[in-house]
Amino acid sequence: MKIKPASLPTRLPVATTAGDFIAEYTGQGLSGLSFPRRTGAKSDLAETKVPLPEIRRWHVLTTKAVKAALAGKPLPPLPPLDLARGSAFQQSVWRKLQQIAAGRTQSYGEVAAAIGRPKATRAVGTACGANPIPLLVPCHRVLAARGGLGGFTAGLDWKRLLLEREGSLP
DNA sequence: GGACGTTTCTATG
DNA sequence: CATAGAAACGTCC
Repeated sequence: MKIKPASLPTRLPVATTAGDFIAEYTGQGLSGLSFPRRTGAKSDLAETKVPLPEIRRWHVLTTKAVKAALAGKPLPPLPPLDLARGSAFQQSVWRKLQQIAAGRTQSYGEVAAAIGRPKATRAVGTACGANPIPLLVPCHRVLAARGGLGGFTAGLDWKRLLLEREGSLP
């Protein structure tokens, strides 16, 4: 009987000084990344299956990228991202977010204009919230127009911390 | 229909 | 200038 591990995503911990992130992989690439429950928390991943070689290769890249992001540095090359579960609108937003360099920020309205939907600012906020790969798809670099932070699904403390490390916090 | 990780425009003082 | 109300967008409950 052949092993068929590809149907469900593979989950692997990413150990950092800030705690353990959880990376999630499909056959197409990195499909999700979740923050530690609290700053410094370790993962509760009991099952440590041996992942496919390809995924292990991706995970090395993910780990490096997460550490760079936490340090506020530009991201190294990423593994392929599997964003297929997002709508066309969401994917266009997420793609745009990746073009915001470390140390730069944009408002929800600017992102909306950049994807050709100037009036969809609020929908951009919703799309950011639905981002499956925060941190590496830098939704934390999207702020409210008038100096406000906006929101952050994983907690505003994270958003503040990341922006501070990138030198973007006024 | 209502609510959201918003923005922008229109009144009114 | 400050404040208030309303409209607009995409997604989920």
